[in-house]
Amino acid sequence: MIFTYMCKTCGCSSRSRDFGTIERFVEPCILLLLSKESAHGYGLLEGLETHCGEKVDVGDLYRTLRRMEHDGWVTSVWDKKNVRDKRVYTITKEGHAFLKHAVASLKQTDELIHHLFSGYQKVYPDSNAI
Amino acid sequence: MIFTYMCKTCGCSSRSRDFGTIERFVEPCILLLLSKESAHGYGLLEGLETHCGEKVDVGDLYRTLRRMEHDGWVTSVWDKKNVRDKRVYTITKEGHAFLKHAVASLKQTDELIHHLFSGYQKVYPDSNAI
DNA sequence: TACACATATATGTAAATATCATATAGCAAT
DNA sequence: ATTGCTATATGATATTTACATATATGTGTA
Repeated sequence: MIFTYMCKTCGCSSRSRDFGTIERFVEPCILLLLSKESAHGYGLLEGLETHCGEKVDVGDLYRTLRRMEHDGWVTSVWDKKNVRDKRVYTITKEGHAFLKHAVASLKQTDELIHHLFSGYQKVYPDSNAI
Repeated sequence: MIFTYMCKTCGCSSRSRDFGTIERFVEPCILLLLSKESAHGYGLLEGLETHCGEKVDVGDLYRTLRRMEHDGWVTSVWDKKNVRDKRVYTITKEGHAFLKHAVASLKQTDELIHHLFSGYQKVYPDSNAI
């Protein structure tokens, strides 16, 4: 997410990323999609855009998949039966376990967000932000 | 948040941060606390721990406050009337506006998290993760 | 035919953020 | 004395993200 705020002091826009960005949120999204069916990197793009609320950087996606393979959450094989070669990823037992862990972790995050919301509503009862 | 997963391939634990970490979540928390009353950095620690779900790095807090002052969201003055000197921060008009923006942004994040949850429950209806 | 565009994977580089350690200094309690 | 708390701050490093670029093939179209 891109944040376009220009700072009052010097007019810079160096702080480019928006609030609400969850670090490596794309990873549980990938694991959830692969829980339904194995897929190759490019084929995940559309589903990830839905889950992440915006386009996912393609280069970042491929690097993430390799990292996840290194960590043992997915495995990959080359599929050469198609028009173009595809590296097809499959979720592992460890990947399932990690997805469960990530969901539980996000549950805690969700509670922190809602705690902020309730605090905000107390201070600004007339706000339409939420 | 610290994530202690050891990777299957090489046993490393290089990916240390847990899922669910929201980038710069501490900033709207600071602004909410300053909406109630002006405060100095060290005095914010306790309230921030509640809002962030864990201890906030003190060094990070001071750097964040300076950054927020540079961006015009808070102002600070030295309070020398006490036993120890304190730099007391006050939220600005721009800080109020930014907090509102951050809350609206987190509302979208909240929706993405819940979208993941509902997808997860479809694939794993018997899971106790959520 | 030439060109743009989509599919498919991947790397290079820079910026922003988070983490951990360290520095300074006064005060209180043991 | 020295340990611990209050209070502010910087240095160094690791991690993540964003944007650009590279490569190669297929598909549509002017």
